[in-house]
Amino acid sequence: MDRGITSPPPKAGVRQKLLDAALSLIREKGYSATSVDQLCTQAGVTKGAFFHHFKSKGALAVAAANHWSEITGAFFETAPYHQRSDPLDRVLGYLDFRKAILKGEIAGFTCFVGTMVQEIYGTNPDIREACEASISGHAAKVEADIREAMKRHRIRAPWTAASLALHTQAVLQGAFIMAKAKGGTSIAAASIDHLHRYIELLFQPARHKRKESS
Amino acid sequence: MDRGITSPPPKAGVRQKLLDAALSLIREKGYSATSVDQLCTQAGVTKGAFFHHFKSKGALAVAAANHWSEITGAFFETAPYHQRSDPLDRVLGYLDFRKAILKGEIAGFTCFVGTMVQEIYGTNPDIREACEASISGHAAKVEADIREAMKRHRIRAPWTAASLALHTQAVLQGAFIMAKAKGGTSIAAASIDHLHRYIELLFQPARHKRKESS
DNA sequence: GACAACATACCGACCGGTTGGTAGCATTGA
DNA sequence: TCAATGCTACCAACCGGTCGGTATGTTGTC
Repeated sequence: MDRGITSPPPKAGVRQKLLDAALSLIREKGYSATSVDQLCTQAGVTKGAFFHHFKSKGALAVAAANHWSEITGAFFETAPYHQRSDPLDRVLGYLDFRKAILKGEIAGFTCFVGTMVQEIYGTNPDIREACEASISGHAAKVEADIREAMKRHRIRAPWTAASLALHTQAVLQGAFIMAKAKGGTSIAAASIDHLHRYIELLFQPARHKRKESS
Repeated sequence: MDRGITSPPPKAGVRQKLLDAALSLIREKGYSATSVDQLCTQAGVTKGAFFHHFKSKGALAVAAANHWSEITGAFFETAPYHQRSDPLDRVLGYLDFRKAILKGEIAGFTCFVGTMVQEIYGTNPDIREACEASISGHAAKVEADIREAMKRHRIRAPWTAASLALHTQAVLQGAFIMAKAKGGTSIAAASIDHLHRYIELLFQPARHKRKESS
């Protein structure tokens, strides 16, 4: 029994494969339109295995939302903008990074939990909560840099670091919808540019105090 | 035959009732999760009548997207902000109005086409196109005021009126997602505030030239 | 031989869509 | 004038197929 902890990955991970299948399929077609059979086929797993690991389709969705938090957390942690010393540069670098990511298939850069929460917010509280936690968790990391930037640049403002961080997420989610509607990324990129410009404007007076370059 | 044209609406409109049912149900539960039977029940119509008026569920969705354009067009046209003489005031008034609308049930203020396009962008090109047309059509009205405001206030900028108009729609769509995820409207309202502040900042230098009041 | 980790076969409910049919009205020709 | 005809609008019953989920069997490991 104790050894189970030290030797848990006996195979390539059926659970993991279902989680990955959920991410890709639900990002492509949405939650309701994705069937359990499709998830099993994509994962190369039988239905019996599915319900052995997850007690329902909704339980997989909750697990997938948490899985998404871990994946994106690790992904953004390795991004280059984290190494900048000025926290404002990190925030702006974060936006540049998010803009640079808008490449290839739409389902390749859109937000899994943002897509899912639209469909299930009124019918599946557990999934909604997991999506909310994922978005808020990611926003909290942006918020930390914003808060530090406000302190560093001595910004006193009618807005809070928390609300600005959540605003960045709202803009990104909205940009994804525009990309889906337009069938292209150019409008989404332009929207991120606007957000970038907004944050520059918010911090502009303080910036001019510190550096004389425009 | 000619009389047929002058007397086509003989009843209370089965088609209209199905359109309305589509708007409310799909905004609540999404496109895939809404069944044809549910649409018929809500509209008080039989399934045979459904497929008499619409050749498929998708065809209803396309018609509903166009219906949505008409409804929202008429709704915003009667809004008070249109009477302001300064086009910039109209743009900012538009945002105030959109913020003021965030009341009651979530499905009561969210965007029908924005919700739907997320689910079907990859699987149903016709619906996607109708959604895109609806969003772009609405954005075009905002764009007209922005363009006029740029001219009036002699703004020369690296951004275009079109991109800013689409950005407003992106922020609104994102705000709706945040409302759905959080289960409340406060973050959505804060996001609209940020957008409001952004546009004020963009037009600030010109404003100060024209009026001395802050 | 106990137990986890699957696989297979299957369930009733529900899916989007089709069917044959009819009620009611407009058009037509004798 | 009015039966014959044709057409739209609509209905209830039903279609094959798919849905999420379950019951039971098999297999490998301790």
